[in-house]
Amino acid sequence: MSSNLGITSREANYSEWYNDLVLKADLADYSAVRGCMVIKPHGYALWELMQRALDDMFKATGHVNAYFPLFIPRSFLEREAEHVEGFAKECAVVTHHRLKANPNGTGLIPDPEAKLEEELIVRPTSETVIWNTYTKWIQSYRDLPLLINQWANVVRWEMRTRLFLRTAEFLWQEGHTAHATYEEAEEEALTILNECYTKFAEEWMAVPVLKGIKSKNETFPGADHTYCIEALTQDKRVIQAGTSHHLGQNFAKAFGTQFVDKDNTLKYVYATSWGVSTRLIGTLIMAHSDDKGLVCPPKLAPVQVVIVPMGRDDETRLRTFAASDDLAAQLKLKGIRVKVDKREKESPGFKYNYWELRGVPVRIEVGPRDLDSGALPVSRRDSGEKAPVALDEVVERCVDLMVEIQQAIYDKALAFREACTRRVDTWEEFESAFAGEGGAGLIVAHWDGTPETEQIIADRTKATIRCIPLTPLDPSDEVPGVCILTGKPSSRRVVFAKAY
RNA sequence: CGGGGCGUGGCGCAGCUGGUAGCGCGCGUGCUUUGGGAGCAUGAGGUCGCACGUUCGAAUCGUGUCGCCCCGACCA
Repeated sequence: MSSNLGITSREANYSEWYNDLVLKADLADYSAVRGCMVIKPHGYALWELMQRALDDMFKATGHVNAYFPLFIPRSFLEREAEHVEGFAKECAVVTHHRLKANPNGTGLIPDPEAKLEEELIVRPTSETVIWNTYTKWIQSYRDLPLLINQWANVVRWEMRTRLFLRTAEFLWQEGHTAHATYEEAEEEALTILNECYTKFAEEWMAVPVLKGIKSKNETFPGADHTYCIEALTQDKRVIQAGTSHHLGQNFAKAFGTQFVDKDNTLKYVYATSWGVSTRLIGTLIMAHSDDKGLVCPPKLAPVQVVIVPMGRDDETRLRTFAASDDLAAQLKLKGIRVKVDKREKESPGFKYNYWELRGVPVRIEVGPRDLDSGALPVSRRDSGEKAPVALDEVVERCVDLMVEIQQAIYDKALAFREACTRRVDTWEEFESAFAGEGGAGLIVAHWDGTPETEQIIADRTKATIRCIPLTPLDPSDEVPGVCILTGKPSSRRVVFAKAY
């Protein structure tokens, strides 16, 4: 067969493997606009399943959805100093509201008469429009807490983009909450981190994540502090998979959001914001997939079981198709997303590869021989294992496999992360760990706590502090020591890695 | 923005010592096939990113320009 089948192996070129996979598994495609992608139906189905699970978690923790506008007046972004600093250099700006025919006869130009008084910024994140609105909504402690989420697209004009991991436009959810006290806001930020993001990553995506707090250098512009979940990729780098920010009173003060408390005094509210994006899809790919294509956790697989009926003549096909449809109907009753691939032109071998590339967790073959023998070959995408299962046990087996595979890929990812985690105590060892091109896994080391030291380390090794874990990876990590670079006192170890 | 690469049927590529395009995959049709990316036959489909220039003649040479991808700096 010709060589354009299949995808580049991870070993040959990890980056190419990733791009090949995204394109050939039909998850996304490049678009006419630099840095923007088209999310194809299979990729979007995955996103919809992610959205549904996350949305349920947000609702279960007391949040409601709303929608705020795409455009932000320039002056809004100017309100919060750090926020401007953080986002100004990557904003798309709308300057006109009308086009007209170019006087020279070629195409269209912005109509000079239709220039906006104040430019509109395509939201890179919505804190500012939302806080402008919240100021109107919040008068009394009785209006608090305000717990709102929105599903939206945002635009950040990144210099360099990658499918799903960093696109100029991306889809996400952003929660924005307002509280009467610091403690309540803190509890909210942690609830999202623990009850929503960590649970989603680990229980749905089957990706073990590090929960932690960001160093000052990595804190969200405008936040008091930032919590995060960080995931390891197969090339031993780390991806920030989600963030939950305690914004303190920064935005309330910038937008004048005050309320009258029970004691009849005027106070500024405390705020949080939190988000996860389509980057989660990239995270999921990098965590589990292999050289045959996508490996999707059953809970998020758009198709969980694919049935491939065989048959070289109409009579046989009638039989295998009927058996397949019957089996599919039974699986659907169990809530399993199932697809019967009845395409007649494609060979069974082609179909196996096709669905493996797209990450379907379980495949069942239905051929005349199997029907005669009363057992169907059932294959697992994650391990490649294939074993015959008695006809009347297939449905039950599939139900079990959904759970088994979900757990197996989580366990595998966790074992990999543990194998890639080590503690380093000397600068020489630290520097050599990060030497070279690739990732180096998680290096757990002491740091003197200053942004200056973190910056020097980053400049020398390209490694940054991914987080200060909320719970130590090992109890010994909380034993004081000395900074890997400066030798100054350190209260605890933090996690260094090269990041995506 | 710096470095590298690439723009030729839908996709991947060849042609580039100038003579107005060719291969594989895919696609249509027919027959034979279907248990790890089926075979044969037949057919459709491009004027070679764009502009200017050199020339009798440009995919091919020259100048310019636009775009995309990869690697860095920056970022979720």
